[in-house]
This record gives sequence, structure tokens and C-alpha cells, in this order.
Amino acid sequence: MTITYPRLNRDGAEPLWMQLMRALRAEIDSGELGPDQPLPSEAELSDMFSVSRTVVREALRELVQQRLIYKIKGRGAFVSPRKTELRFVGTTSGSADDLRESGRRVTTQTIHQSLGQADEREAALLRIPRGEEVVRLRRLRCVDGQPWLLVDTALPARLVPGLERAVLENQSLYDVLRRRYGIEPAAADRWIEAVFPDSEDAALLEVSTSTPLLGIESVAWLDDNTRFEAYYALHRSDQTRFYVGIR
Amino acid sequence: MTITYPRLNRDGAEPLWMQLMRALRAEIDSGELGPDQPLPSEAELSDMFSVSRTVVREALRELVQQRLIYKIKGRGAFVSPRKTELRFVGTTSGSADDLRESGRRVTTQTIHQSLGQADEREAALLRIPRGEEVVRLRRLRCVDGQPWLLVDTALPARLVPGLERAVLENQSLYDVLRRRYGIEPAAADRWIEAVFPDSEDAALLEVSTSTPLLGIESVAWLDDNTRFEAYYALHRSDQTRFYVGIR
DNA sequence: CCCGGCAGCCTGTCGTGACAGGTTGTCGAA
DNA sequence: TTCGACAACCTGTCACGACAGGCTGCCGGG
Repeated sequence: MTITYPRLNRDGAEPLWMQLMRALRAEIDSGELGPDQPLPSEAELSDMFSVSRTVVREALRELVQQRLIYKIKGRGAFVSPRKTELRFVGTTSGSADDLRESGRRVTTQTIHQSLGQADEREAALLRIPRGEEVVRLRRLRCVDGQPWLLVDTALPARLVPGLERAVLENQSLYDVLRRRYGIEPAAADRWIEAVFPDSEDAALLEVSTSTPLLGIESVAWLDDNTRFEAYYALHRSDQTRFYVGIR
Repeated sequence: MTITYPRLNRDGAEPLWMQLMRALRAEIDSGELGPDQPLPSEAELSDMFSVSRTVVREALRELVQQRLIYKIKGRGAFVSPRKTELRFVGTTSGSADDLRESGRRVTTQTIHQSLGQADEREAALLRIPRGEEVVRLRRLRCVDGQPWLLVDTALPARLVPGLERAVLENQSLYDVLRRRYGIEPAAADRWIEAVFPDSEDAALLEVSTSTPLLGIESVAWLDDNTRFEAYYALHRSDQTRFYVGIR
């Protein structure tokens, strides 16, 4: 391997293992390291970057977790043959945090934010009368600049007064709900299907209308069974796979 | 905390961190440690079990991964509240039962059944050496005569001797595993993506190759972390939507 | 040419020590 | 009683060292 690696920044601003992880991931993402190609051994990486093996192992562990590489018992680490994938736990609260923790830059822009009256579908999902006021949000979430998730959310206005004017840019909606309205999600139902986007959604997600996407419908409720949120999300599964853990 | 912990076995048969992880998990499972209760600090655990902090951190890391505990920045580890557990009604045994209960006729035919050697992907998923023997199954599940799910499963032959000759027609694989091999699934990871089928799969599912399908990759394991099953399923989401309940 | 043994490489595991920075609880001053 | 400062605690991060056991590749013998 004759790749010139970036020098690591030692000012303590960012852990060494994360910088190393990012450097290796960049090689993989860019295709410098192809599927099933071996990575240097831990000792070699340790030398190349002048860090301890602790740091190297930390970085490799993270990459394995992200399924970008796999390890063979006693033999070394290899680039995963599968396409690049992000890890995605649940869908809402946790997922963006997890991505951030794994060293990705997650941004969220609000495309639309308004007060309206619940249509049939929203009313049924939220278990409120049709016509009751709802706050509608349309938000686009990007990971490392790549469009990733397009979410249309509806919340009963009664539960979240003023949300239609709140600044949600780059904030977790669940954080806002928790801090501002004391809303603690208790449970949720979700349904997943494979669909094509319409032209507007396709444009926002920067895919063609013949790209298969994951469509995720969700309803979340409080301890007392009050439905507080319904959304439909379109998810680029070429970028990320939807992760579900069963325990 | 006045719990008496088991002494760790130092004969090298099992890593110390795994024993420690198991000991802590037993406390949680048994209810000795309730939801949101704090665990002893790393230093305390290190003293209590006479192991280095390396070992303690390894064990805690695994428990976090299993979502049995969560950590608070700079404050310690806590037992996860039960209610955030992910429950999941999806593609395996449970879902077929649900469908049957709702009056549908669920049939399963085995298309392929053989003994082979683990390829790279199977080896990585099942955490076995490449080339180790695996039983491969290809099964098509229909609901009311409509193709619904196409599953390619791989299981380590070591764990399920003779499965390559077993008659699986219209049986739940999990039932067979339980009754015949005493296999009790403890947990699983699943990843979902939207994909197009190849022509062979499309023919079996009776769809065109341009129909978006759900692709579901799954790994399931036992209590002791042994991976016993990996599968990739193709799911017609025009027929049924994939359901995920979060409790 | 084939095969078996052995050296060397590599990971997994474990221990020790160290320091920065954040959090908490306490205690005394106001 | 309230508030602010300080000490104690705790995790995250990093370095270095050590050893067992598995795997590979090479080399020499048959």
C-alpha cells in the first residue's frame, strides 16, 4: 500500500482513533481500497500513524461496527464487499445521534413548516378528529452533505403550541419536543415499504424517480397513549440501510 | 450494591470480559438491577472482580452494544429502561403465526437445501472461519397462494447437524431449530434496504425485475453470542408492509 | 514435486500507568 | 437559606508492554 495518509492532529480537539477511522474510511469511500482488499496490520497502522495499538484497534472496531470492514480471526481486517452503508438504529431520536457519534456530519434543513388542518390520513394516525389543527414539518436530513432522509411530520398543534414558528434547523425534533414541551416518547409503530419517489421528492433526495427507496410510516405516542407524532419518511437505502435490533 | 458476584474463571477458556459481561447481564435479566439503576463505576468493577479496567470497559462496551445498558457522558453506566426495547414483528416465525391467526393460509416451500462451505459474507456474518461447513436453505413463503417472501438462510452445520436433510416443508424454521437442536434465539440484528430483484428471484416472487422490493439481512444469535443463523430475505412490500413495533 | 515442520507475523487478551476535562457533592461564606 | 468555590470522582483517551495461540509461507527433506 503506497497511499499517503494525512497526518493526525494532536491538539486533542478530536480523538486520534476517530481521525484514524475517518482517514481509513475515506480510503474506502473513495475506492482506493476496494472490496475484500486487506488493510495494513494493526502494528503497521500503529507505525504509519505513530499511535499506539489501542488507538488503531479503537478505529478498526468502529469501522467493523459500521460494517465498512470485516475481520477474519487472527488474519487481519478487510474491506467489506458490500456497498458503503451507514448504521441506522430505529429511525428517529437515536439514529442521528448514532451517526454523529460514528463521526458523520448530520445536518437537517426545514423545507416547510406550517399550521394546517388534519387530513384523513393524519387524523387516523394521530387519532384526532379530521380538521383539528396540526403542525406540519417537511425536513431533509443529510449525512456528510449527502441527502439521506426526507421526512413529512404531523403533530397535533394542541400538544406543541408554537412549534410552527420554532427554529428547528439542525436540531433533533425529539430534543425540542422533550425540552420545550416535556414530551417523552413511550412507544411507536412503524411500517416499511419499498417505493419510488415522485419527482419533487426525487429532486430533493437527488435521485431519479426510478430509484427504489424505503418508505417508512411511523406513529409515536406517550405513556398515556396520546399520539403525538406521525410521519412518513423517504429513505435512500443506497446510502444507508435501515437497522433494526431485536433484543 | 450488595450483590455477590461470581468469581471469574481464569483458565483462559473464556475471555474475562465475556464472563464479566455475562455476570452483569445476569443481574439485569434477573431484575436485581432495575431499569435506570446505575452500575458500579469502572474502577469499582475493576476492583470487585480483580481485573483491569480494560476488561471492564470491554464488557461494558458489549452490553451497550446489546442495548442492555446505556452510558451518560462522564457519569457512568445505567441499566436500560425496559420500555425502550425494540420489539419486532417481521419476517420470521412470529409474523407467519400472526398471519395465520388472522385467517391467512401461509405456506412455505423449500427450493434449495444443501451443505456447503461458508463464503466471505457468511463467515463474517456468522463469525466463523471461511470455508467452515454451513447448511444453506432457499425458501419461498406464500400467503394465500401469493408469493410473499424469498429467504436465503445459512446456518453453521456444526450447530444443526443433519438439517440439510430435514423436511422443512410448511414448517417454521425456528420451531425446527428449537425442537430438534434446542436452539433458543436470544437476539438479532436486521438491516433493511430497497432493492430490485434479479431475474431468478423476480420469477419466483412473480414480479418484474423493476419492482422495488425490501431486502432484509439478518443475523440471529444465542444467549452466549454464538451466531446461529444469517439470512437475506426479499420481501414483496406491495403485498404486506414490514412492521416494526418499538416498545 | 510433494509434504511436513518451523519461524515469523498477527490478533486477541490483559495489565499498568497517566492525564485532561466534565460532573457531583460538600462545605463554608454571604 | 442560597450561592459559589473546591475537592473527589469518573470516564475518555492514550502509551507501552507482554504473552498465547492461530495462520502463512518458506525451506529443507523425502
